[in-house]
Amino acid sequence: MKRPTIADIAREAGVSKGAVSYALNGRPGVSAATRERILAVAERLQFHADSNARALAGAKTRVVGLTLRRPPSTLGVEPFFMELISGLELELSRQSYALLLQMAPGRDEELAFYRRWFSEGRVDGVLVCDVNVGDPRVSTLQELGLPAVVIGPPGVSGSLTSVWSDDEQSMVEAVEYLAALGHRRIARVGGIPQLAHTAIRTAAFAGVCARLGIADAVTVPADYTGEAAARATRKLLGGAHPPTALLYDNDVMAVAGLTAARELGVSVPAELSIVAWDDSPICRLLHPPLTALTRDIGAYGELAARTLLAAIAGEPVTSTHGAPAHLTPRGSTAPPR
Amino acid sequence: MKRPTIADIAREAGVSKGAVSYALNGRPGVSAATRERILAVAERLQFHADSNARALAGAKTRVVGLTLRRPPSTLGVEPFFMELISGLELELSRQSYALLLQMAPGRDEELAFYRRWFSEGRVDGVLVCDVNVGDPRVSTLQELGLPAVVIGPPGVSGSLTSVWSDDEQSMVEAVEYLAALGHRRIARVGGIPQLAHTAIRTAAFAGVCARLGIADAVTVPADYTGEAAARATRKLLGGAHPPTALLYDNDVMAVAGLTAARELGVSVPAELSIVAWDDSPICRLLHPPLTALTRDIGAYGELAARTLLAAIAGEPVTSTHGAPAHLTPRGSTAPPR
DNA sequence: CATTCGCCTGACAACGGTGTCATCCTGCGT
DNA sequence: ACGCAGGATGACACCGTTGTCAGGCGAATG
Repeated sequence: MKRPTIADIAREAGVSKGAVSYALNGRPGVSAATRERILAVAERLQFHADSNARALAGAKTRVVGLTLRRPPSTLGVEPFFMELISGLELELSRQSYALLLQMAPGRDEELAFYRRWFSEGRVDGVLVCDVNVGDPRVSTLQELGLPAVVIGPPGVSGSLTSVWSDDEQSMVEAVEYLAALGHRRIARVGGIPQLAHTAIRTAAFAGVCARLGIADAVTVPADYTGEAAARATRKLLGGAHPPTALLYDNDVMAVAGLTAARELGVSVPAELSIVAWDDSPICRLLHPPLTALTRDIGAYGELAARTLLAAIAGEPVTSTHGAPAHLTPRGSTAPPR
Repeated sequence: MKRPTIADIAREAGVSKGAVSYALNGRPGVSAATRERILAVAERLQFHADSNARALAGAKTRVVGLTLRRPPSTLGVEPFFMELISGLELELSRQSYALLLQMAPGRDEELAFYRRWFSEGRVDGVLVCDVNVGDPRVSTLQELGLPAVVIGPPGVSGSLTSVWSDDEQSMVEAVEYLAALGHRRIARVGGIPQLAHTAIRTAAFAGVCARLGIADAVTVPADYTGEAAARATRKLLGGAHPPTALLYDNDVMAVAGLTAARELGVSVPAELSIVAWDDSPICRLLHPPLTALTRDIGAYGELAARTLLAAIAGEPVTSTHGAPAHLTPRGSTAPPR
C-alpha cells in the first residue's frame, strides 16, 4: 500500500483537505465531532503527514542535530556520550523530536555539518558538545541564527545558551575530601587541554590546592584514552616526590591508572588513592572499586534537550547548571601512609 | 542572511533554474564550462539544496534510521553500540548520508518509529539491531517495502538482507581453546535469551561441548548487565561441581564475573578461566587482562551501512558475514588445576 | 545557404503539505 | 420570517526542488 496523503483522509472522512489540516494541527475552524472523526480515520489509515512537505510549507522539521568529534576509540569506551544521548532522546521523544547524529573526523568537518544542516533545512536546532576555547562553532551558529544549546561551560558559549554542571564545585569537593584524608601531594591526569571544561577543572584544581596549601599540584594533560593515562601515571609515580592521590578526568583513564599503578607495584589505596571524574558501572566492578565524582549524565541530556526545544519554540531560555557531580567514596581512596 | 535557493544561484550565474538543477545533479544538458561556473557560484554562496524540497520532489532524503531498545544503563556501558554507530557513520558520511537515531523504551514503540519514519518519508532506509526470534519488525518492514538491513544473524531476517558474524565458528574456536587447555567443566553466562544471536550462540555452545564430550555445559541466561552476570557467576561457582572456565556473552558481564569470582575467593586464572565475547580497552586494562573474542565491530557497521546504501540505490544485495570474532588469549585463561 | 546538433531558456506541472479567503450551508435566536 | 454565527467548503497561492518539453540561438557541417 502506498502512503496516504491528507487528500485520502479527506475523501475517506468525507470532508475537505482544509478541514483535515485544521483537525490534525489542533487549530480552530472545525467542530469537535468532525475533528474526532477525522482523527479516527487518520489513525485507522496509519496516517502521518509527510515531514518533508510539512517542513517545506514552513512547519518545523522536528529534528535536532548533534555532532561528535572524539575518535571512535574513545567514544566507544566512554559511557558519557551514550548516557548523554540516552538522556537527550528521553526528552526529545517526549516532544516527538528525533536526533540526527553525525560523527565528524575533525573540527572543520564538524562545522561544515552544522552549516549544511542549516542550509539544507534539515534541523530545527542543534546541540554542541566538547566546546573548546574560541570554538568557531559558537560564532558560526550565532551568526546563522540557528537555535543551539551548548553542552558545556557557559564561559565559552558566547550568546548561545549552555547547559553544564558546576565543575569547580565538584573539584573543590574532591580535593577537600582527599585533603581531609590527609593527602598533601595530589596530582591530576586531565582531559584534552583545549576543551573548555578541562580548562575550568584545571583552574579549579590549581585554585583549591593553593587554598589548602597543597604544593605543586600538577595537572598532566592526557586525551581520555587509557594509554595516555597509563603513561601519565607512570611519569607521575616515577618522579622524586610521587603523589599520594591521583585524580583522573574520566573513568577510562582512572581504570588505566589503577592498572598502571599496580604494574609499578604501587598498591591502591594503601600507597595511592584514586578518584575518577564521572562514574560508571565499571568503577563499581573494579577491585578496589573506584571513588568517583558521580553525576546524572542522562539528566544533563534531558535538560539540554528541554532547553533546546524551548528555544526552538521561541521561548526565552537562559543558561543553566544541572546538579553538580558529587563524590561517591569507595575503596580506591584512603588516608596516605 | 537568508538561505539561497536555486533561483538565486541561477540569477547570480546568469543561467536558468533548469540549468542549475542539471549542473548540481551531474546530469547532461549543460556544458562543462557552464557547469563549472554554476558550481563555483553555488560554492561561493554556500548553497545546499533544501533537503525537504528535494525529498518532496522525489529525490532521496539521504537519511537512514536506527532505533536502539536496550535500557540506557546497558547502552552506556557497552562499547558495542557506540563502536557500531562509529562504523555506520564512517560509511554513511562517505556517501553523505546522515543517521537518525532513536532510543525506544519497548518493542512496540520501536516498531512504531519505523512505521512513522516510513509514512513521514523521513528516511530512505533503516537498520535493525537486536533482532529476536519472530521479531515483528522484520515482517513489518518487509510489507512496507522500506529498504532495511538487519544487523544480526540471517536466520531471523526473513527476506531482509542481514549482516552479521559467524558466531558459531567463534564459539567453536573459544570452546576448543578452553578444551585444549584441559578444561572439562565449562559454563556460559549468556545474553538476553530472546535475541536471535543469543539463541545461535547457545546452540553452538551446546553443540561443540557435546562434540568434545564436555558434560553439562550449561548456559545461564542474563541480560548483559554486570549485576545479572555477578548473580549468575555466584550461582555457578557455588554449585556442587563448579566450572573451571566461564564464557560471558559480553565484556561488561565478564568484568563483573571476574569481580564476583574474586569476592568468592576464586582466583583467576588459577582456579577459573574467563573468556569475554567482544573485546574492548577495558578487557586489556583489567588485572588479569581478559581473554576475549575480538571482532572489528566498526567494520560490521561499515558493512551494514554499505549494504543498506546499495539496497537503497536499487542494487541487488545479499546477506553477508563479516569477519568472525577470533580469540585473543590473555591472562584470564590458563589450564585448570 | 540550409541543415543539424548541442546548449540553453522559459514555462509549467508535479510533490504534499500549510494557510488564506470568499462563500455556502446549517441551525439558532429573535 | 429574518438575520446571524459558526462549521465546512472548494479554490488557490506558496514553500523549493525535480523533471519535462517546446523552442531559440549559435556554431559546425553538408
